[in-house]
Amino acid sequence: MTDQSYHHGKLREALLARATESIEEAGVEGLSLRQLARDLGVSHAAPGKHFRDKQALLDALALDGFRAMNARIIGASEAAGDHRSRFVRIASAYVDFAVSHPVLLAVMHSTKHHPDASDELRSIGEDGLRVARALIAEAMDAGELASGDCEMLALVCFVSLHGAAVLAAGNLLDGTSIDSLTVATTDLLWAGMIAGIPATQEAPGAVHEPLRELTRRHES
Amino acid sequence: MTDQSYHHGKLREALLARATESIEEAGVEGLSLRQLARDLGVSHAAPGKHFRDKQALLDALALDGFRAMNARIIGASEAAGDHRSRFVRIASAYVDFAVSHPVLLAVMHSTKHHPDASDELRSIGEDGLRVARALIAEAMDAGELASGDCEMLALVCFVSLHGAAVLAAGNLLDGTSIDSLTVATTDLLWAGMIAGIPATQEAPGAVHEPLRELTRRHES
DNA sequence: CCAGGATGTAGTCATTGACAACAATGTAGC
DNA sequence: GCTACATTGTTGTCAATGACTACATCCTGG
Repeated sequence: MTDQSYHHGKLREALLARATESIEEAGVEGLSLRQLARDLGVSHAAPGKHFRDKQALLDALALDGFRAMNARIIGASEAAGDHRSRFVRIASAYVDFAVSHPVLLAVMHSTKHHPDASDELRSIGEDGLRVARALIAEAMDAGELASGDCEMLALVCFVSLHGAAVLAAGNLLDGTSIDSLTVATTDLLWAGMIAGIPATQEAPGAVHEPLRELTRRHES
Repeated sequence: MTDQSYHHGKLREALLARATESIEEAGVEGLSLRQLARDLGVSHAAPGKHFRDKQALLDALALDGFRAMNARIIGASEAAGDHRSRFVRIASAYVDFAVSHPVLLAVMHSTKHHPDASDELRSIGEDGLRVARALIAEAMDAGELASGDCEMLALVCFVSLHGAAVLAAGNLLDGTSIDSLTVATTDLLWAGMIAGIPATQEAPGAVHEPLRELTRRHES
């Protein structure tokens, strides 16, 4: 190999790979461009040639993360089986990814929420939602689910599974196995969609207080 | 006022209050102990007397955040109304808090997930779950909901609402109002709990592949 | 063969978190 | 009153970091 030549050759890929390892080991806070460079045996400024700044690297990590996650979700959605089992399988794929790469998942979300995230990032972050919508629409057409606002139902499912994934990633479920939580969640959601939503009475409306107690609390 | 005396007097409270503002303005990354000190007109090392390091300050922020959030959730759970509307109100309280303090919420969770989080932090982070469980058990006893694993159902509801809160905080719901999502989520969950879960068939089991494509992807 | 872009290097700067030594303040016990 | 002492804040310092600039090396195409 000519790996010791002046040019690393695949520095960008190596940086991403090493960064992926690093964040899961030491968290995002522990990620240092200079340390990354040292790990790979290049100068401290070399990463700058591939990523304008640290955020740019995180953006790239997030993008890769979404690609990998979406691939699994889409793969799960295309597996054989009835609607319900495919639904569960999609959920498992999502949760599984979250558990395997908790820190990456956090980076993915915080990056997507960043005000100046790329359009690609914003879009790819919602593929999961699209998959859920397609499956629900299909099951609804087949008469398996009560008719309803397909778009909104998909969003609710996505949101719920997202919550399960995040909490699973955080290892926040003492005593409850992640798999059984996933099953319980999909079961409850599916049961709700079979039954349909009785009355769409308007919400009492969140109070939307200015909520100053958070800062005022420190005065007494 | 003797505010210009040698001792600030309430530096700890002032630091927390200013930090609370700062993170919502500039994110956690933008939080600097030295900048905080400058904002408050104290020396750069003064914060160190109250918080051993930056993480200690974040821990305190998270603790305060949970306290404020739990107070609202508990308040909502104690409001008058039938079980269902109280359920919706609890959800609204949670989501409302998330929308008002998105960055703080992220800090709260990442801090709680930190391996050496205090016991108090871990415990207080699950008060929301306790409230949900109490309400569901009550409604179930009243015969309003189908009987089932009360503990697990509460967890599922908590997880789902958490997901809604997180995504709402991230402003991730283009086109969908947060309030309507909250209503739709609580509706679906409630409908599912009324109907009950038909068959508790075992999950197909997540595949749990070693998932190396995330790093291998960079080789082709 | 050489012109120029891509990639990596060396050097530098301000900022940051953390620490240590010291000073001012308040307080408890005598 | 007065002195020991813990608390709280200050100044000084250090290594590490992200970001920038100028420069070196390599590769490719004309």
